[in-house]
Amino acid sequence: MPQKSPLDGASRTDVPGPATAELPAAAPGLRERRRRQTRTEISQAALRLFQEYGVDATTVDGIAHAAGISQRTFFRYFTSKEEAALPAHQDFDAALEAGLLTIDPAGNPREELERVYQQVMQGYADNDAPQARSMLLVNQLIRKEPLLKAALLKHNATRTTGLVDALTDRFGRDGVSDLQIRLAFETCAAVVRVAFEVWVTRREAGRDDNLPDIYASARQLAH
Amino acid sequence: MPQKSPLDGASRTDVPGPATAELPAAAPGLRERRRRQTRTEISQAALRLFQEYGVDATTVDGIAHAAGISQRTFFRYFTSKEEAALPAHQDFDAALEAGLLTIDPAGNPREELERVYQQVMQGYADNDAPQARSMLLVNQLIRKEPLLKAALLKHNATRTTGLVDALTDRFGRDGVSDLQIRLAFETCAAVVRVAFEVWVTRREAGRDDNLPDIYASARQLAH
DNA sequence: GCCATTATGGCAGATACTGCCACATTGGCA
DNA sequence: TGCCAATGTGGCAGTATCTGCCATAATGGC
Repeated sequence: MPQKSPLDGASRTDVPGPATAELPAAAPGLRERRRRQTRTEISQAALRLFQEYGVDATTVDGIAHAAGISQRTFFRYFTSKEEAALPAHQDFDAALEAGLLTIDPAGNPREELERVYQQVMQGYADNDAPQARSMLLVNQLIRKEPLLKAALLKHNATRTTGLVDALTDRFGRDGVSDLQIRLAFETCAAVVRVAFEVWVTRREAGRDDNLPDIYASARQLAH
Repeated sequence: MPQKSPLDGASRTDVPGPATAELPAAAPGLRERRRRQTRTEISQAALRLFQEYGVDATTVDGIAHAAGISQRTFFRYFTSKEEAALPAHQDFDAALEAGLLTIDPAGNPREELERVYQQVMQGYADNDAPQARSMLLVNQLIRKEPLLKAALLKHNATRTTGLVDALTDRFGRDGVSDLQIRLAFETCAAVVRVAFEVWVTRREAGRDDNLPDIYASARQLAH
């Protein structure tokens, strides 16, 4: 409940100069850079171990040791071992939130959301780019590991609540109900989820389909 | 992987007489009745404690004690404390599976699925019937408890895999792709999820809207 | 170079969950 | 009716997750 809305944009518009530098987005800073580096090191260790031994057989102690930190420190970076495997999705979410800021409140919610998603998907068009490779790798893992899938769903559910509230404010006008917003969001998210699954399946089958195209056709099929 | 498909119906068509009686669905039997009773007693205890103290503050030991069993026995009935709160959804799932058996393989997947869901929803039309009351109560709890929401999503995700496979077999013909099935299922499920949420919200606000109507309008909005 | 802030690690403790074994209960069958 | 195999139950030990607390070390501003 006490979380701030993820779409108010304050974290990006505030603090033009260094100022108090409470938020890392504006001024990276040395400390923050180290922190991010540690975070990615943990994630890489986690992904490697998950791939090699499976999620069940991998312990937090093992991940922490592989990343060169203590267990206690691990839990200061991630709330669970599953979370450590989802940095690609956090990047995706960040891009999504940035895109949602460009939404036209006078437009049709469903169409606007689909436009934003399509735009974010473009960032994964090149299957050989690091962004796409990371995302593909994690999703392959998720496909085989119910625990990771559950963690992702939980992650999404948590975020969805805030996003729906923010969107409701943004679209706050007559003729657009809460039901409509929620519905648009959930159905869009469902199509995206399926697009990701199909992308992974086809890539594993050796095809070089790209994500934006799959999403586009899925979106069309859904109508 | 080694789970049997939930839609092959063998558990219902097999064993006309008592025979070996491996499955409880056909012949309830005394032992099975006791088992079910214990199961519902555990669930009721769990729901009561969750309501009163919250999910976090409720321990498995507490639930087990309230239900008059040991912790060890609890874990023979449910895999986690959150699972114990979802008997209403398991009933819903059972009704859904029964409905899916009536699907016309020659029909349109999306339309067939929506028909089945609509039919299952009818079982919750009377807000005062015990079925609807239980479902409403649990969903109120889920609304406030992220842990329960996560557990439900996990539960659904687990089931979805099997159902999609079964439906793919059933619709196995040219012109119906795996993508189409998966998409139909996910989008239908999304609409259902929203319908439940809206139902709970409106009932809590004092309105006496009923579930099938909400679902029908949500379905219409989604198109 | 000093000091407030912050990151880290170690430890204890609560809880979740599982495997194993002993015992009790049950239901079928001679 | 009484025996036997199958099944349910409880206790116990052990592992893993996750958190609070405190001492210590590193950092960055002044």
